[in-house]
Amino acid sequence: MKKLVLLDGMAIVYRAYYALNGSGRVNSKGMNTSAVLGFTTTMYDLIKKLQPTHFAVAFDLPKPTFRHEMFPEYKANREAMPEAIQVGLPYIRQIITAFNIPMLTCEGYEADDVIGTASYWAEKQGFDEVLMVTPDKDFGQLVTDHVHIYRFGRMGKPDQIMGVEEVKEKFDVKRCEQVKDLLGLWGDASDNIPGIPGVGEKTAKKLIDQFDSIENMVAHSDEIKNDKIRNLVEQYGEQAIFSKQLATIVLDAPVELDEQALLLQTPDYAAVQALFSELEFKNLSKKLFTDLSVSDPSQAMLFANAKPQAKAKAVAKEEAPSLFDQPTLFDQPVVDETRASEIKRLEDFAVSGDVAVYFQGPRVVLSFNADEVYSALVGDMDIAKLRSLLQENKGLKLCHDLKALKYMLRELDIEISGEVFDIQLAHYLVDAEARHTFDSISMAVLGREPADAEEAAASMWEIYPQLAAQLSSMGLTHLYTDVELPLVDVLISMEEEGVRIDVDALKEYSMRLTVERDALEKQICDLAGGSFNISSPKQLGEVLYEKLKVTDKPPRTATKQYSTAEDVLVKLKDKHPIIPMILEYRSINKLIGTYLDSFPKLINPNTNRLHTVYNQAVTATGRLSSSSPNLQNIPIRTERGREIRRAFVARNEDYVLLAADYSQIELRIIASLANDRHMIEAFTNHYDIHAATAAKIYKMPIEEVSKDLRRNAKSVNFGIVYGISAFGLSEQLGISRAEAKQLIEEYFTQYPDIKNYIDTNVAFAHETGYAKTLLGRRRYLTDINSRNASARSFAERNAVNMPIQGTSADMIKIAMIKVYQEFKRQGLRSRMILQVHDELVIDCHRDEESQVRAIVEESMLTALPLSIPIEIGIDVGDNWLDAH
DNA sequence: CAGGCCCCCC
DNA sequence: TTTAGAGGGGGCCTGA
Repeated sequence: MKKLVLLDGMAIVYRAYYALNGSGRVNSKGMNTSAVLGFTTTMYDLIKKLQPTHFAVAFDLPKPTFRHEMFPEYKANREAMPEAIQVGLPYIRQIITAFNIPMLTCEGYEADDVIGTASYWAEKQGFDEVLMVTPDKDFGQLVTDHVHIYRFGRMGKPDQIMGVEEVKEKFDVKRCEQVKDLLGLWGDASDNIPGIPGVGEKTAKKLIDQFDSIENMVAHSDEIKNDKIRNLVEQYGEQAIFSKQLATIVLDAPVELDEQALLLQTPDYAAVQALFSELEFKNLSKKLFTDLSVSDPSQAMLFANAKPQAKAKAVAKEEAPSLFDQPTLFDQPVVDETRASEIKRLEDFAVSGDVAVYFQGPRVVLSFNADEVYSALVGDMDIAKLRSLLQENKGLKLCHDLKALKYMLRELDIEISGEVFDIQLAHYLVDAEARHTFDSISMAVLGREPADAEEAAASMWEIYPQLAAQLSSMGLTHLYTDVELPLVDVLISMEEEGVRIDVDALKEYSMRLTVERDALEKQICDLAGGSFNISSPKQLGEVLYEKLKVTDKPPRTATKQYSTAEDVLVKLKDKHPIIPMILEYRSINKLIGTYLDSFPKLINPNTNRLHTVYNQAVTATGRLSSSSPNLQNIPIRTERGREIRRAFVARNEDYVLLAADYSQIELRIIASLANDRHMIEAFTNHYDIHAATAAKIYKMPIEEVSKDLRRNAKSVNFGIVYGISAFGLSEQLGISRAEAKQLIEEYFTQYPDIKNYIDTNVAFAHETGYAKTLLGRRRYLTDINSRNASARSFAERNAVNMPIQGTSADMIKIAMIKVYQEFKRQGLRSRMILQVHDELVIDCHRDEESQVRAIVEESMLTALPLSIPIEIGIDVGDNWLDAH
């Protein structure tokens, strides 16, 4: 049995890249690895699934092909290659080589021709089956009894092997080719290969009955009766014939083909492993390893031709979990002999000096320097000794995720003291967008991952000096020492306090809304003519655009699915009565699912309160985030949603909720950073800033600004903060792009300092590769100099937005620390419980209201010095809704 | 369990 | 030819 699989290399790379790129995979060296990972996974899965005896990948050579010479535009299209693919190609070649898989290339020809030629050759060589793996259905013309197409399943459908029958059924190959022949529609339209414009498919199908081929038709064009079509054929006929030549797959390219060379061999596992390790393909590494270490040796045969010794090794290695013949990083024993002997009893260590702490579940690892490690389960430890080491000992403590560590130590009644260095927080400042698990940080800083907790604790001694040096050289020590580190205790306090929820009110409201929702659901399904899951975008899309055909141009999402997003549906609101109902259903269902029904379940039975988790190392800009539950996205915009805030109540009748929020903080920050005299003037005079902006843009007295004009100005102000675009603004305001453009231009004329500030920020990012806040917090923008225009624009918008959003985040963090410390100093019973980016909520004792007001006001106003007056609004109420 | 989509907040 | 196109988050659902 001889079975050959032929991979269309570039097509698979592209397909894999686009499938994965949404995940934006970037390794610790900043390389976008989606193309390499996608390709490798695909190739690997194919080998596993198809179990071929022979295998080859076809690639184009960088040299020009005959098609390039015929048609320069073709070449240009081939050259417009995403950066991740360009960067990835050398790696892809190395991986293919490491797998011992031959690459087929042919000077002057493309991969398609190579595959065509190879498949034609293979059939003659008596191969039982040849599978051409390609997304391109043009290969239909090559399918024979033994040559088949392997197509990846789309939209959740399984992969498919297409033989003659399937190809005929799907593509009507002969017919299809003839129609295309006449249309001259070769290749993708994106390739800009011209055909005969104006000849539709129907016309072409009629013509095909009259002529057999395009050459025949062009030669006998005078036989075409319709004047218009005859003229078109005469005008564009040659061009279409030319296009056909461009797209015809060559079956006799001078490719060197040797049956022996195509035989699939055992990969060079060490080389594969080294590459995976370099690229940080951890899951793929594990997968390969799992596939080869199963207990059944017959299943360990990844490759049909794998040599017997590989099989034997796979079995022999069952205990030592590695499939690789040569020892690698991952093959190191968990704790080697020398290390084990160095692990002493905790009693053997002094209670003073520096110590690195690493928690892993119930296990605590202490490292006194890179060589001296102590490790034990918490239950087995001398807690008094641990306490003296971490609490009484004032030496330096290294850790990863201080907040989590403090929570764990609290269980043991230990309070960590002395200087503390949190590797996670430090790394967050050094590279906000990276992942901050210990393993990722270790990989980023040291280029390796710890094999176990012991090694992790020991390696902190190597990571610490590097991160500390980076903080210092990047000017981030102040942010680290005076902002992020002290914030840890503040967050712990807020999380621990939690917030009281009026569960009965939530349940009652939930019941009311559920009745409304169920009624809507019934109406919607009646209108749709059958029940379906309205919450499933997929099912909803089918109902709206296929069954009800509410529009003849169904909107699509980025992944070509039907879009049922809110803004899309709002535009289609009048097309069908079902649409407003769906919008209503969605909003009610969201309230029920995300808030009303989930909060009661999350209330801690011990405290009877709801405790969120604040994450300090997630956002790219420096903001906090909140989860389980997210208390930073409680509804406020709509009447119905806002009601939920009524259920957030003060601790008891002696307390009230006090909410303090910054007014227009981001605009104030941009005005201050830009030092824009007009905006400073508006803020100083306490004008309504959006009305003042409208007055500027539309050149009228501020008293005459209408609601609509104010709304427009408000949108522009927001747009400035986000990194404005004419399209975004036109969508937001429902005006034309030209009008939006005009508006923006006028804005920049009126606020030249803002324009200048934006330009300066973008230029700074281009030059340095990052954006920074007033306090120096950075965000690296890898795409800022990208050749890809949309990636670059994205980075440029970030260069504008991050300093504003990030400065605001720095500001409120400092305010939080001040509030917390002052509450503590004055021994108040009031507690800060929530932060929502520009708002702080305090569970405030009624007797302390005036002190609390003073502290909060002072803290928020003096957090950061701006060249603009800052304003805050403070309100109190029995619940969060009334506190606004 | 990841990814797609959606929607809530600032 | 037909997408997305203002920043930052999190949660729910689906389907592999």
